[in-house]
Amino acid sequence: MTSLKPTTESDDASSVGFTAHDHAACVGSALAAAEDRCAQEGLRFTPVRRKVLELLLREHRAIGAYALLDLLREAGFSSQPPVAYRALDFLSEHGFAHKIERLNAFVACAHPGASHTPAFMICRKCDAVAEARSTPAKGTLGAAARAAGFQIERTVVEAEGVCPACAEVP
Amino acid sequence: MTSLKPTTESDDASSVGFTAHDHAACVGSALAAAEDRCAQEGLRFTPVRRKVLELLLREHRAIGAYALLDLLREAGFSSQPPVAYRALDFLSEHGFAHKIERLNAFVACAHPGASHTPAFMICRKCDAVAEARSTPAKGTLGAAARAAGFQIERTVVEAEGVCPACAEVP
DNA sequence: TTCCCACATGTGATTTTATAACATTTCGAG
DNA sequence: CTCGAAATGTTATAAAATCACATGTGGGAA
Repeated sequence: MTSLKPTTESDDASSVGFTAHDHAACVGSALAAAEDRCAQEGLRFTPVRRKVLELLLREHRAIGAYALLDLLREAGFSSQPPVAYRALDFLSEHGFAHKIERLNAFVACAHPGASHTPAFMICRKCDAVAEARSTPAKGTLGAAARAAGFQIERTVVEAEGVCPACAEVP
Repeated sequence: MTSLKPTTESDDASSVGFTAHDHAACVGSALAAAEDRCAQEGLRFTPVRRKVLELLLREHRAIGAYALLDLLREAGFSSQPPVAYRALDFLSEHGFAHKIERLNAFVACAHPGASHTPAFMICRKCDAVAEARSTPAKGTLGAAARAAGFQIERTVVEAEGVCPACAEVP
């Protein structure tokens, strides 16, 4: 069974990254932005891809591929695993979504369009995920890589812990 | 420690794992160190746990739980998944091994005993894995976490790229 | 010593995550 | 319109991880 914790959309406790916001507008503008960028770059923003991104944006948390499939089914789409994985591949490849390796789950990108190296903060209590930018090449890791002659192509940076909202309610 | 393999690189670059070294000695001393620490801390370094750590050390790269099971079987141990996962849980929990989230695989810890926050460099060509120390709380991520009121408990830092040996042979 | 109990292991089944393989459809360039 | 590449539909299976419960084991308390 996939865990879809209820999304109470009234959590106004705010802090950077975990801030409450006008979620409907956020979803709409992100979709519009994605559509624009796909048009500009000649990418095909097909119905499945759009729906998957929309679902990720709506959830606003890490969601597993199979939970996503359930949502796709509800929305009338085909719901075989490859459908979700292909859409997620497309979205990840073009920076509209990211995989959270620690959770084997996916989130919509919080900085669409920006070329960035994402870092994530994952709340182990509510599964909320905040995306920050990271600069791995500038820190200890970058120094180690240069020392070792290792060429970094991609980084996974994920912090697991407790978000401010959950810290208040033990 | 005398080096069996001639190398132009220093063997003691402990933050760098792509260097050649005396592997038999490395395995032996790591096992001895683990045994010592378990004795000191009242941990039970059972045959399965010891064997799993030995196999990880021998492999000296990321290895999946099921590949490990095959090796366990060859060594005469029971080879049902929980056997491997329980041993890996124990080893991870006490810092003798780490999980590479990006690969769903495991490596022996390169800095046994040291309390540390590991960062990994993963060669996408040869699967070699080097472990470096990281200081995520001090970089961009730490700053973002503090700004957000997020309490970091654990971090995953993994860089994927090309190791020096593979870079030379395209 | 014996009993107990927490911890560790053995084992079969199942769940969760991801991909392979191949047929069919769709879209847009020419 | 036609062709070919890209996308999707579908079945099956691989790969990773956990559950559930029985059994063994080892060290401390009575």
